[in-house]
Amino acid sequence: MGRRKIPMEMVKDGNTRQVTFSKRRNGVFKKADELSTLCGVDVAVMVFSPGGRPYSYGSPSVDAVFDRYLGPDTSSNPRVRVNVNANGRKATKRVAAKQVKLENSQAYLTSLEEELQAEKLRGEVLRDKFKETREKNKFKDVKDLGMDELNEFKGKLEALREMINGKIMEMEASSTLMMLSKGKSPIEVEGSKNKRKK
Amino acid sequence: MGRRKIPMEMVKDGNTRQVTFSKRRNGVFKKADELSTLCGVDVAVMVFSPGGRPYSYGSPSVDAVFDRYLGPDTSSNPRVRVNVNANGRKATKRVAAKQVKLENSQAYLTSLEEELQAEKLRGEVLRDKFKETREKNKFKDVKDLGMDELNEFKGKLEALREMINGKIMEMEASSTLMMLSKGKSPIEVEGSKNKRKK
DNA sequence: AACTATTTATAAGA
DNA sequence: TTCTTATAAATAGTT
Repeated sequence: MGRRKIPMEMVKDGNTRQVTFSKRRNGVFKKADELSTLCGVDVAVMVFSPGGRPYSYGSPSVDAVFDRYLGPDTSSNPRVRVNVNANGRKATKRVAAKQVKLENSQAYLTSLEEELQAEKLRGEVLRDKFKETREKNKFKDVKDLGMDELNEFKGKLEALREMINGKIMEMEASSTLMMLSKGKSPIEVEGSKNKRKK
Repeated sequence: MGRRKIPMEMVKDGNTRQVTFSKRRNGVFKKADELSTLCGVDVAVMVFSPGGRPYSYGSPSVDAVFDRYLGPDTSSNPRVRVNVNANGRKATKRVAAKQVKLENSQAYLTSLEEELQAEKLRGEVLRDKFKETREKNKFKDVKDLGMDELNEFKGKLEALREMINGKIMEMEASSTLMMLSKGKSPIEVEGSKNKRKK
């Protein structure tokens, strides 16, 4: 959101990156604060600068939110003494040892695990398919194709395009197009109808 | 940022508040993700919905970031814990090394959500990229390519093959190959040198 | 879940 | 770093 759109990739220039970091870090903190205020909820953000320096925002505090994130204290657990070194001053305080119990939402947890399982399975399947295909097809280097073969290939490319424009699983399509769009896009045929390579 | 400016105070209507929460939570996560990507830094966000359900975003993960935030485990000595106020000024605390059983904790549950969240976010990013690329490239139908253009295209295909054989992200590669291998594989050129379509 | 009128965030530039 | 400003994004109210 500025004078111009920037690609969503790491900012190359170190100086610019630092500036971007500072601005956006504040932006994220502000957004987090607004979320907390408007909705009356707990929020915590932790971030490290490119230089490795830690910054954070927390409402009511990073610790409080993280404690809640870890879950309720099972009380029987002893409290642990900690040394506090805040703003250079030393102090000690007691905090609950983070020993958490399984929450009531067993079903929810299970459903999540199942989703993840499915996701991972999908990944494995893809990987397997990958190997398999690679071994089986051992496709010829395009470089070696003759003219007629090239023509034949052309037909297959049509099919590919058909698939791309079709309703293939979105992930696959986008992954592919993303790949095709990287750097030297193999299909950046833009305007080729008019321009001649000569 | 909307039809009108809203006061920075808790949204009264419960339903509206829930909607605002959903929208802004995604906004914060997106901003955090962009910060991470653009600046190549670690970021973690934790937030609880008005209903008390935990949500989080982490790059590389909430746990990883919080571990870094806590600092190295000085073993016999207490761990370093960093506590920072809302403006980014740092203060540190030392906390006795506490080994949390993630498997049984709320944190584990949240980590699952986080993984899914990341998965979904990734999906969105891909979808966006997809749209973007589609609009930008508007690539010509292969069917319309002339012979010389086809030759030019051939060169680009070599690059594509280069990429496939190279070290592109596995997911992308496998997704692509899977797609290519589905039914009418557009590149199943096996033995094409010898066999003639006729 | 979508759709826009507006408000915000922010990339460049000074 | 801070301020300014042209633009890109986020989102409040609406359907």
